[in-house]
Amino acid sequence: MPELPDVEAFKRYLDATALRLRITRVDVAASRILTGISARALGRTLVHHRFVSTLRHGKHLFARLDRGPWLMLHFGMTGSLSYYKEDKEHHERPRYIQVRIDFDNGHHLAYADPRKLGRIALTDRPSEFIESHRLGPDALALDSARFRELVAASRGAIKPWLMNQQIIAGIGNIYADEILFQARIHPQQSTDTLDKGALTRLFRALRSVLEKAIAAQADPARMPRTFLLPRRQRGARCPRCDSTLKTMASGGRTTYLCPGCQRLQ
DNA sequence: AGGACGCCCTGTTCGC
DNA sequence: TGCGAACAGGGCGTCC
Repeated sequence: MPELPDVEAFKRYLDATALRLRITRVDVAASRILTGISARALGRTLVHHRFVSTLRHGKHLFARLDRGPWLMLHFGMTGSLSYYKEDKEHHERPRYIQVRIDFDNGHHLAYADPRKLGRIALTDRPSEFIESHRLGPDALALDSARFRELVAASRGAIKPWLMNQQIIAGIGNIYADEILFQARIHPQQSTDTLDKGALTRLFRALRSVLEKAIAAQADPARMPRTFLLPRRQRGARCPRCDSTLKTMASGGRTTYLCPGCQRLQ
């Protein structure tokens, strides 16, 4: 699930559950999730310490320890967090736990990821990680002027541009489609052909879509009825004009769009 | 530079 | 109903 709104939901979840708890143990089931650190070294770094704050940049979540480096969490396509307590009555242990952090209150923070495409690492500072991975500014930290500059510096189709994490961090396949739908722009429209009106619609849609998705806790069922997102299925219709939605492939991923509302200019 | 593709993984859905 | 193929909200490396 994890694009910017989903990761923001994970951040708030972690903030509300796992801050300030003393870590007693770290268990790693899939070491391939760990990047640049062994399971043992991760344990040594975390155990006896506490998370004190978090920071999100695009799709990356950083958790600060009371001492030492930050933990970086990236969720791939199927990663998620869940805070739970082992209970004899209701053993609600999540499935596909790859990394489990135990706290001294008996609860656990599980990083679950069935496909194991997510990554966990340590970094001295989020800014260092962001620079070394050449990530662009967080999508919600971007102002209109900077947005226009970035568009002007590029060529090619708008959808892959929106999804390029090195230009803007946080937008993936689903939200790129949603933003373009709300802005009424065709995904293959070239960035250098967007007129002033289109750029204004695009920037506003970028902000409003992400903000509304965060308000909905990234849950499709809670999103506005005008959203395309919950309709990503064959034969679904446009919430605005009732046309049958169209799909097309782009870079190995599926694009949903409304052929009536999103015309190539 | 932009874009397509294969690959990393595995659970779910689709189509014959 | 059954089974293999295709697909799934990410990112990286390679190639043209």
